[in-house]
Amino acid sequence: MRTPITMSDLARRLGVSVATVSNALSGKGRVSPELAETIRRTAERAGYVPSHAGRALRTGKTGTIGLIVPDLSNPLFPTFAQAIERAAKRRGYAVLLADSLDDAAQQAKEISTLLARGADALIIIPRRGTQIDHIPVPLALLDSLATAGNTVASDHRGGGLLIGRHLRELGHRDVLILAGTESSTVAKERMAGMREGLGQDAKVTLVSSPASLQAGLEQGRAFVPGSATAIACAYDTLALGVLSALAQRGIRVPEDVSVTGFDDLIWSEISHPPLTTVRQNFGEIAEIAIGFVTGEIDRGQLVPVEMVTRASTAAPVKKAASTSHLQGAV
Amino acid sequence: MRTPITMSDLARRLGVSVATVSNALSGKGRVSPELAETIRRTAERAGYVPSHAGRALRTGKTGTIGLIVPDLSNPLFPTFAQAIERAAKRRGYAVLLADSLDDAAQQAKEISTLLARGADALIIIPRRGTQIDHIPVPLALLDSLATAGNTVASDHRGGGLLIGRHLRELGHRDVLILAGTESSTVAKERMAGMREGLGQDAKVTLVSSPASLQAGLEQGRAFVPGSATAIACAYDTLALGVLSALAQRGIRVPEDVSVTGFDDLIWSEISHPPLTTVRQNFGEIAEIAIGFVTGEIDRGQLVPVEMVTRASTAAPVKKAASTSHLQGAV
DNA sequence: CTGAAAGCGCTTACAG
DNA sequence: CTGAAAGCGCTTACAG
Repeated sequence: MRTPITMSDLARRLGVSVATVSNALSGKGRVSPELAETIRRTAERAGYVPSHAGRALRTGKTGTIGLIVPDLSNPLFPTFAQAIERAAKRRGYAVLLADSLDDAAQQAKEISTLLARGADALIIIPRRGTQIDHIPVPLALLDSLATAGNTVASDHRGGGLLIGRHLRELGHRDVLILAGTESSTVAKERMAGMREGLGQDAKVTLVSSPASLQAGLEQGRAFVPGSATAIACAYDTLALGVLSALAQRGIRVPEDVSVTGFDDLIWSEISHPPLTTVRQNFGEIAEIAIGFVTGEIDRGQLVPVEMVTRASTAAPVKKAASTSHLQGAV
Repeated sequence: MRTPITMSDLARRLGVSVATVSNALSGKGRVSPELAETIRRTAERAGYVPSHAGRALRTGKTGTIGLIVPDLSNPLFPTFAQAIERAAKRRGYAVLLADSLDDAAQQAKEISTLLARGADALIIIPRRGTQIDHIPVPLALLDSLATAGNTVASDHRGGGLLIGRHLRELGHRDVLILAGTESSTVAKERMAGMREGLGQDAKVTLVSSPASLQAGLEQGRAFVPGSATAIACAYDTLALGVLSALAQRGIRVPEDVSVTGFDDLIWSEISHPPLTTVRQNFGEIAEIAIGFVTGEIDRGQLVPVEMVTRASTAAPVKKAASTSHLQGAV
């Protein structure tokens, strides 16, 4: 097992040419069924494994797809990575993983590394609307709402719409939207959907921040009770931070204020209270992305999302009069 | 940019041989400094990128490390993957990612796929103490306490010891240990450390279960108040589930019962209350693993862990007499 | 110091 | 139906 067995080993052993071995194994060339069968059996018994390097050098294809994620420590991206890996594997592709560490320069570097390594296609979850072009292989952009037909993303706007309508139907007319990063098109779409769903007559306050747990905690600490009947967050991470901070302050959810998230992380099911949020269909996104870069599908598309209603939202409690605006201020 | 530029393109353009180009670019052969410089400049200007396939075929090395994780959707493993990817990148290696989906057969399949793709080394986070052998490349086993010198893991026993002592010092003598999966050596080590730290005189009840959030919820629902003064969990996922269930039942932590975890997930900092747990040094583990498979280090080792004390643990409240054993039973 | 040649393992026209 | 030959892009002894 030290030195892997090669095609010419097989050919020598069988007294045939390597061309015939190759043809038999690939099933392409015209080889007599009996000989082909013999060759296949011998190859199998010998534990023959084709050399990807040899094949790659000859065909120019490596059977490898490069995946660049912005930050593997963000709980959202491993889910993407897993779905991509699965969809790629199903088609015989392996996945070269790269983490851009949320940095544009690093992302550029990863792209050329992956290309140099012969990735047949690239799938990138870009960060901060980076410009990506001059890529000589098929490319799919995930979860970014760029212009071209190479984008595969959840319908973030549609998800925002569901949340907005849900809050509206519950009777919320005064909503604080924690909109996430200003530079993120995903966050913008979610927010725009929420506004639309809430309707023209709703009073909406927008606050931008990073999409982190920490930012959620800070927003939750800064929230002025009574200043809004609902807090709609562009990310579950934000919402979970908010819930945590509100609980510490003794502000009840949903009695004092409703809270919604976006992403449906596993933790959102066990938060206090469990979080009303929006679930993305990662499997579908991955299938489309891989299908697109492998040429099965001719363009990307928007993938529908689904609202998950849990206990963090309820109708606002009617108050006789607005209680002090100063109460609980930080 | 359609067809990548090759060494012979460069050689032709410069009127030298490909051997000289190769030597100049690698810095190995004896090429006159001036010519070498000219060649390097030309290569750079032309945007020359060496073909990994060609190099791999010739040298038998791909510069690729295969990483097999048990389940990317388990919040622990992306952290590993990120650390490995970073450590690999620093040494010029790329990472081929494979997810074994927690399945032994799938794990075996991933191993041969990765090998067929020419991975120079394998790093595996094995699941359920799988037997792994006959691997013809350097191999490091992560976070598993196997026999050989190729294992890199946190000192899970030492971490358990820290937790056990901590609880003991607080005065806990009656502890429920949620020990995780029975087949997991990691869980066993953690549990053994806890027992040792708690001391001979402590009354310890052991319960096995999957290491999931869901299992934690179930255990939290089944907990009989007063049956123990502390619940020591072998995983944060378990502990977070327990905290959630206890909160739903109105059982206060740490007043009614202390709870500890293990892993220090980001969520453990914002749980209610924040969780006392043990933090692994993923960066160090990754460095050692990569260093080992690349031959810089001659054997794996145990990596120290660190206890993080938060609000989920406190001294048990002395009671006049044991309150009803039936109270709160499920 | 520089170059010609061989060869890594494969696939693909092309002959026979 | 089968085989000889070329060539993918590189590196490495070996000559000169």
